[in-house]
Amino acid sequence: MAKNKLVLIDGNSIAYRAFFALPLLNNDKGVYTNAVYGFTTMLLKVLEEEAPSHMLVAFDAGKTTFRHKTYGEYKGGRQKTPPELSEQFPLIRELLDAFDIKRYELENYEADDIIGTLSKTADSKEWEVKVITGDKDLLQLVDEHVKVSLTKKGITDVDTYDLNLVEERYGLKPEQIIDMKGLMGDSSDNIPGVPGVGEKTAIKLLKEFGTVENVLDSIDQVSGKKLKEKLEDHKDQAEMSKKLATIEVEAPIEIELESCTYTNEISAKVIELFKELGFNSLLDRVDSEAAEEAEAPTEDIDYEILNEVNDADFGDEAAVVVECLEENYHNGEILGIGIVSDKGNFFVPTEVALESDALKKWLEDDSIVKYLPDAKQATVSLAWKGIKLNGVKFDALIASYLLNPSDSSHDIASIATRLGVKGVSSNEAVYGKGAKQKVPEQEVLSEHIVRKAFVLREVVPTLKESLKKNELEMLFYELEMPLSIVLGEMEQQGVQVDVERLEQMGKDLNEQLKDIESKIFELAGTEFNINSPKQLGEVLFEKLQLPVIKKTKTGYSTSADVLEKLKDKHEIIEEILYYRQLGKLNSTYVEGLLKVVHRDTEKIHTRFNQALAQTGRLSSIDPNLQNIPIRLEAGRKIRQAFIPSENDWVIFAADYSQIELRVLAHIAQDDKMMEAFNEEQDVHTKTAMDVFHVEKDEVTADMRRQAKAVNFGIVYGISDYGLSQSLGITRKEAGEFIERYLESFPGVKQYMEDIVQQAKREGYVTTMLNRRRYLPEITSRNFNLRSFAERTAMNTPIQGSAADIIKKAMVEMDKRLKKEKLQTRMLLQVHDELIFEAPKDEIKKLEEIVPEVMENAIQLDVPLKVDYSYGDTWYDAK
DNA sequence: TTAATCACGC
DNA sequence: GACGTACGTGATTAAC
Repeated sequence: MAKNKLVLIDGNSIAYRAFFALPLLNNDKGVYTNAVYGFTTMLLKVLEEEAPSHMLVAFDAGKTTFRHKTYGEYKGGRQKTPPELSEQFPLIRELLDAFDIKRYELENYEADDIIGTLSKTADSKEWEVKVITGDKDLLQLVDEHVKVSLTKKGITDVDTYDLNLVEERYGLKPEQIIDMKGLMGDSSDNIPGVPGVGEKTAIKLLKEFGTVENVLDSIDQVSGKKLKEKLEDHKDQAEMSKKLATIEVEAPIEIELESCTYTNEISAKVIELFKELGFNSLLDRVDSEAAEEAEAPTEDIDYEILNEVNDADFGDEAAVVVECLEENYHNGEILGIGIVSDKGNFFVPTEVALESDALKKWLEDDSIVKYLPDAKQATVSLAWKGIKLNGVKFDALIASYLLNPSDSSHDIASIATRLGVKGVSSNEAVYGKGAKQKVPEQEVLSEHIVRKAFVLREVVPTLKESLKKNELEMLFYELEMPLSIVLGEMEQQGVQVDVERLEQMGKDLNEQLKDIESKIFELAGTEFNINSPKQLGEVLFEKLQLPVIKKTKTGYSTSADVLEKLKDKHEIIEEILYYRQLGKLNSTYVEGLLKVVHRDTEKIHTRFNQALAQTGRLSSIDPNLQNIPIRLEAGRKIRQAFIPSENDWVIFAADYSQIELRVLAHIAQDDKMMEAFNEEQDVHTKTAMDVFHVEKDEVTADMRRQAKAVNFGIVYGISDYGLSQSLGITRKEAGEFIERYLESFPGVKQYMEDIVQQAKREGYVTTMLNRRRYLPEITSRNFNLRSFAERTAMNTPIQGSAADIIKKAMVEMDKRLKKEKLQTRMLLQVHDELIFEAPKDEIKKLEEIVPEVMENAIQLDVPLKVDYSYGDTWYDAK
């Protein structure tokens, strides 16, 4: 018979380790599971590597043990177990029961003692024993048959100590570990030891004398006067400390080793529990069948490939997938359409779909309810083919995003995985990624598309229910869904670009760049690649010996703020800054934009990502039209290339003035700030007056600049460090500045405190329209993570509500333009501004309705103010 | 391919 | 007192 192998796990120690090593995650039911998760990964690893025949997990029982009788202060001063961890212990017990692993705790004894007793018993029977713990004390148990695995960092990274390793690391025998503890103590258990004796001294003494008792008997032989005194003074304490550190190996355990058998069979209970806890990634590790299912759906799906569609009888409620070849649906070809309804599962090849009047009619029929995995993508893809998709009642992408914006992906496969629904592979698995990306053979492709629709139809009810539970229905149905249609129209409309003008700018820039380049080479006395921070750093800080202001991970920092500080040290700096400025304009804006201009129409069609930014803002890609230069004149000129798409039209731009600060005034109900806006004062000047305690005419330009920076900081949730950087002051000064600010606006201060408390209590914050952002890290013990979450808690309701407002305005504006039968088209949104193109004879009307709609999108207790302007190009609309 | 650095907007 | 400090997109370089 094979030799018995016993694995003993220090349950409390590993649970603690796991809890602190992993971020405080919770599953979809809001239950914290990080410790359980970490514990489980450790357990799975141990089971796999050790394949034990016997197993037991020991826990500490209750608060006091026999050690407290010896020493009342034992484990004193220890932080209370965080409730987020305590609540996970029952789950860990449940987990062990599911695995059918014996667990044990004993009144008056610690887990250490249970493990010690059992390991000695097993040792005497010549079983092989492995102890898993994070507690070094247990090293005292090591001997010929007993090995101890100590967690290093994380939970699954361990060092396994045998006799040799203990000797190597400490130069001691395992049984001397307790002597070491006796001398040096253990602050985590509040064991005193001998003051002034640390690990080094303790080991030195033990190498010479062997045990605590021998050391104390031979104090006169110890070298060092101070050390002698200390040993003499703390004799009793040293002996007691040793006693405390000694693990009891004869605890009155009522459990037979033989009953701790482990069969290494994963039961259905385990799989059930994993599902319940949301451990989807662990599921396929324990369940090979599940793994296969997850990788490649094994359950067959029946579907019909339609080679013609004469009467589109797909029912009046269907999941529809319009698969697109390219990620950029503006120029991507449609790969096929999947339709799943109570009439069955269908795949319509593109060429059939585009030929079929019946299908077109069905897709355009507003009375047929359609669920989409990404409505904007499908709508725009079809629109390019002359089909106007109607009847979209549910967009899974947006639903998933609203339910938890921080989920990394909201495509249908990811949503399905999160909800534990099987039957669809990821796009990456089907299409590959990067250079290897390709369209698979027809059969694989059609099945994948149909599966997407099938799974979509399955998850819609769950998503709907979750939206309802989280009070997101209004936001979803009334705002985001209608907005997606508006955004799609804006994208497809596109913005006209004056290509010639852009090309001319490019030529000019290239010439200038050449000039500056040669100037820089001359000043540097060498030729190099100015665009390479590495080479530039070498030239500036080695060749030219300029002082190093800041370093990065890889070398010298050459960022603008560093160069700014070196400006008067060398002529070359100014040239480099100018080179950077022009280089950026040329590569990102001139060349970058020219690359994405639609060849036939000379228009640019961006895509707005509606399901990405954590605050609820939109983002814009391919190209990003939300970061076209404006601050510096040279860059601002890029806007001259953005023109109306019709003759005698203008670009009309309208932006909210100080929308975030107005939102803050409203949310915080801060009297002073509301007053500033109600009286239409300049808010930065007003801030300066309050913070510096001066009258209006005493506010200097610099005071206003500083006040503006603080307001900016409040709006973007930056730290005192961030503010110190932007104002060029110390962190301390910045901190005091913020403090003064908050004292000037007590309502704001109160809000900041309240919202952090609320976030801690609820686990999330919300915007005015109930958009949610979860902040699990707000209870982190890591200062950075926690601080960041706190600033996010303060900032997200402000920025997110501002995003709500402009989104609402966009939906209203679209309705209004249609209602008034105007030709004016909304083209872009840049966070707090809307850009239109309009016939000249509609300008008057727009001057009236644009501010009206935008200012009344949502009612606040302060007025919203909109400024507008128009001109022949975007540049001129200033 | 991927990571690091830099820079643009709000 | 540490820690590494608004977000998002995109270009370029350099190491893999």
